[in-house]
Amino acid sequence: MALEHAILVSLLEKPGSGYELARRFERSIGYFWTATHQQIYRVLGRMEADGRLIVREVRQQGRPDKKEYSVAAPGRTALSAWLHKPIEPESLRHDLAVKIRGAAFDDPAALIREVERHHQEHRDRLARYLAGERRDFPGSDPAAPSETPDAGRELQHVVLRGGIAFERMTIAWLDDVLATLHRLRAGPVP
Amino acid sequence: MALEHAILVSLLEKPGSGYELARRFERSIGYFWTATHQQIYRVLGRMEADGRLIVREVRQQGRPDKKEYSVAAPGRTALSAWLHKPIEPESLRHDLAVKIRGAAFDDPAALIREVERHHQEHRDRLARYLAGERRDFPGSDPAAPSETPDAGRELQHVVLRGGIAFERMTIAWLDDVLATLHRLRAGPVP
DNA sequence: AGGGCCATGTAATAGGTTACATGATTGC
DNA sequence: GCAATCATGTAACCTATTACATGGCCCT
Repeated sequence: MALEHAILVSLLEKPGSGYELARRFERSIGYFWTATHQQIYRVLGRMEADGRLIVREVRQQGRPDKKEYSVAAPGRTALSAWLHKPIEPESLRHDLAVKIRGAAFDDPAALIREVERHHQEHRDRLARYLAGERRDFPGSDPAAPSETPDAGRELQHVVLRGGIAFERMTIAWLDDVLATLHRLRAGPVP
Repeated sequence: MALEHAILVSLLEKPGSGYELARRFERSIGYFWTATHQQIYRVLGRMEADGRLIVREVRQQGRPDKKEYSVAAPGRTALSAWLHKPIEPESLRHDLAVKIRGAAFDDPAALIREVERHHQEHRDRLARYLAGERRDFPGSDPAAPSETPDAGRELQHVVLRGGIAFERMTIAWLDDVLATLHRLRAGPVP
């Protein structure tokens, strides 16, 4: 169960409310983990009951009050223990690939629109990630981040580069898929 | 719920038992969907009760008897309906990325071994996929599969190419991660 | 007046993992 | 004799999704 750990990491980077966490899971954390607010609130409640988090009621003006969570000592210990325990390399779960193989038993051409939609969505994500990189990591290309090597920043950046690499790979693959679908439509006609 | 659809696709490609499906999910289907035998048996039972599959008891010699499942008309209809319904582009769930960001609050160098293990596993997977490609799709590189354009084969191949692209991308990213971790270890020493 | 954002949650259901359980055959 | 492969399943638990629910503020 890595949601718990993802929350610990995010709250260590910066304390925040359930709502704020949900937003982070839509943005920065979104390129390696997703979670909805319902799930986040439930897990936050449990983690607080377990003593891994502490809550602070924050009164706000012009906005609803919020509960700001931060990591307690047992939470840090739990994260550390998890970090030192090996995990299994994960496998993909890709619905679209199931559809592509399923198209052999239906009309492959009918899938073109769907694949184009996914293609567009991944291009959008890539654009967002690249914009985020320019914003948060400007001028770190020259391979010499000799200034102040901040471990947290470096690690955030390498994870972001992973998200970018994933989107680029996916876009290239979807190009391949589209070419294949078009070939199948054009091929059996002669 | 794509497991149901993945099972339909796999059984349309070739009827088989729960055990055989579990093996396929470890191999060919494994590069886009995973499932354990427990889950598969449960879903097969439900799908048969719903009339989407038909079972045939097959008596065997030297082996336990098996139940061979194949797709019934309602199953094909259900698959077709799903294929025509848009699905949301998926997001990653990558535990290792959570660990990498978490390492900022622990010892980044301690993660090197773990990342190396994942690196090795992905190289193994890539080797298996490439071997499968050479075995099942020989001589299809020359960009001219003009022979008999079998939609099923073409689609299986493009999905396999996706698995290969994913592993290659992951390996390259893990190289980047390892370089970053080493840099962080070497950097803050002077 | 209506839509969007901030902010929190509950309830029902579906999906997935882990552990337990059995038993025959084949090959070393 | 022991491990691996073939073959099937149950039970308990944990995780995730979907739908429902509320309510104030800000902007157009």
